[in-house]
Amino acid sequence: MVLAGTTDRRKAILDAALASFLEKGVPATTIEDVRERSGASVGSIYHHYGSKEGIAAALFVDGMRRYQDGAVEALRRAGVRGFVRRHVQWVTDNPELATYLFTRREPSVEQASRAELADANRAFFADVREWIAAQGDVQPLPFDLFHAVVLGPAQEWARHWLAGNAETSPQRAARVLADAAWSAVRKEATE
Amino acid sequence: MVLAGTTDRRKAILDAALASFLEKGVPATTIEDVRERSGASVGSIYHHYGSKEGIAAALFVDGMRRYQDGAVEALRRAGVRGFVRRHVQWVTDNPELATYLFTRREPSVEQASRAELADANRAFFADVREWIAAQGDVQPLPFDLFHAVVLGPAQEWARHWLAGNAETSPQRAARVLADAAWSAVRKEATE
Amino acid sequence: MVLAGTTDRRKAILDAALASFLEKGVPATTIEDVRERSGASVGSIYHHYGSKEGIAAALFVDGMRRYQDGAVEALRRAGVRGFVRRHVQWVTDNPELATYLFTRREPSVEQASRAELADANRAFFADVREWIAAQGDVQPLPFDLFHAVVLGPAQEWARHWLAGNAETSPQRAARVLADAAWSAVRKEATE
Amino acid sequence: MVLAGTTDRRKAILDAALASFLEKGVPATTIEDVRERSGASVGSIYHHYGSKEGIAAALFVDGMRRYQDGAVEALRRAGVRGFVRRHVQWVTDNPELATYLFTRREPSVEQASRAELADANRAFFADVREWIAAQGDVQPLPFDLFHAVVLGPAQEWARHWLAGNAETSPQRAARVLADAAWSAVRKEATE
DNA sequence: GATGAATGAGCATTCATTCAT
DNA sequence: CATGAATGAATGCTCATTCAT
Repeated sequence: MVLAGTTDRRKAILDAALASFLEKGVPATTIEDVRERSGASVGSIYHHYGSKEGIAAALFVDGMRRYQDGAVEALRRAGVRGFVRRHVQWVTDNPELATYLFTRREPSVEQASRAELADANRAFFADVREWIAAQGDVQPLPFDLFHAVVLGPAQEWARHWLAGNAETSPQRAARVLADAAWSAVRKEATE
Repeated sequence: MVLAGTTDRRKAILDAALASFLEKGVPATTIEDVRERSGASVGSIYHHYGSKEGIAAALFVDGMRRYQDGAVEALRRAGVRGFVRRHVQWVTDNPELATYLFTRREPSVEQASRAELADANRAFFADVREWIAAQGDVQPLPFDLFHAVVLGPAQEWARHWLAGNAETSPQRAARVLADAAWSAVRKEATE
Repeated sequence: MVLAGTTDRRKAILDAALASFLEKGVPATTIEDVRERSGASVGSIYHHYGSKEGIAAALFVDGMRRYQDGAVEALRRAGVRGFVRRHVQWVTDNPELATYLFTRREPSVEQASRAELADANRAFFADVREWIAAQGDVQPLPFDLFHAVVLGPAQEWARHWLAGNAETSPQRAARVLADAAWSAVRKEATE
Repeated sequence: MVLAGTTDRRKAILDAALASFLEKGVPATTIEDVRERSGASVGSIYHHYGSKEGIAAALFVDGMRRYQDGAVEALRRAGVRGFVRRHVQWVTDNPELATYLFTRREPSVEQASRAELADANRAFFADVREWIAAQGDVQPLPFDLFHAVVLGPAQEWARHWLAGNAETSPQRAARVLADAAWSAVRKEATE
């Protein structure tokens, strides 16, 4: 299985990079750090990813795809509350990737990934907007506000949790955060 | 006023550093960048702040103090809704500092500021907890959840707004976000 | 003709290398440059020429042989003037190779080619010296001076022409340069 | 004498660079080579010259200025023959600089120096053209041919001499080369 | 307090070359 | 003969920091 060999090498590089990015940040991570952790040679790292930015971007793109995969589905299947619960679930299931994506996001990395994520993001936003419009019991909020009131609480709590500062269990948090989101967007909930 | 001269120089350095930190990030900002923008010499910068980290920390400490100043007061005076409105207000009034404090927070900078902010943070948290306990109509949520449901939406929206991606005016946003926060923590709103 | 395939491949590599050597210089040319231009794989290039130096030397040796081929003949047939005219002709007929041989000569390349060119050079020098000695109307100058006064003007002009800085046509230049060479070496021409 | 200190440091760097450029060529010379020979730190080298190219260009500009200084004067004072004799003299007096300027000229270095030498070159060319036009006994050759027949022999011989391949003494060479130049440009010498 | 030349460790990246297929 | 992934030594350059003036 030749592909597997390649994939393993590439994966090892991404794993090593993620660990180091979280430990010291992207700019402070050196190629030498990645080499040491991954076991790949410097040349091989460059062969596969072209640059340090290239690794950071590949990680970001891959992570965002994995996050978005299933998010819209959760929204369709279980509404706003399901969307929030799935967010909490994903974050607690993938703490490292979530930290990289949501709490250490570097403008330069985002910039480098923009082109490659453009299509996926467009589709994601469109799906969410479409879902909102199709509901009868959800306020027709603009996307920025919808996103803020629905995922803001979960994001903020996730930051605490990922930093080790949460007092609450993910289970209870998911319930409270889902409630908060739902009460913020359901039609009757606003005075 | 001799002090004023000094203060101006110090302020010029902080301003220059903030601009560059936002433009390229703290690690990518060089002392040379700060020197160029501030007009101060390299030696002078070191005389006043000791290191690049020192500048970043001074900026963070100063910013957090200015943010916390008035926050508890708003909570006491106008409750959860006032707290949220004040947050939106402060962010839109101080977009650069807010970006630095809330959307580009670097672990290393936070770390370097921790000691100096410890007292202020302790006091801030205690004030908030105490306020919650004193209310009759507010759910006794743990601090992490209270913070998440109250400020999460505002924080998330602020990120959009600071990045230039908000569709909504701060005025309307403040109203909706305050509503969301309030409906999430008031006693009757949760099942 | 199986050989032809091989020859074409080898020629493609030399052509690609020459183009790049002229564009960026030998040291700045990478094997990757040659690979891209020639269409040959890295491995194939190494198979045929062993190293970058190997390509540069092969090109130099081949070029010098092609230059010397016919030079002595021109001298014998048409004397000093014919020798100079033939030089100008060859340079304007083979501008790229001439640039590589005469205006971008790298000591390291010359060094690497020395052994292989030793015989040819020895023969060339001997032929010229012998020709001089056999003439009655040519000053018996030492080789260095003979070479300098005969080919110096043509070489210098060729440099201008190859660099695109000549104002004069090759035809007129050939005439004037041949005159200059002849008046410098003929017996009566010196006071 | 503060200036002297700076000048010495700068001069040491140029001297070290020239030695290494001649020994291994500009591209093969490393900053480490220059550091080792000059005694300056890497940072200091960059402080003064900005880049390796910067050193090479400074050397080229400085050298050309020193060469051109006095050349036109020699032409005016002692005509074509004096011009040639002065060339030979300068080359044998400054063998290293002459090698760098005349036999190892790198296109990239020339390019980098072009702007700074533009004025000096313009003036030099204009002076020579003007001198030619003012003479009664000199053929009105275009600049490229004049340059080629006058300096070509001397240049070519200088290459031999600088490479250690000359059989002739500079004194005798100067005489023969000056004769060659003069017989090539004086009015009666051409048919 | 202010200045800016000097330092040198450290880093991203390149590239000639090898070799298993 | 051809291929191209892998290697890792080598290099140009940056930049935080120091310190003599």
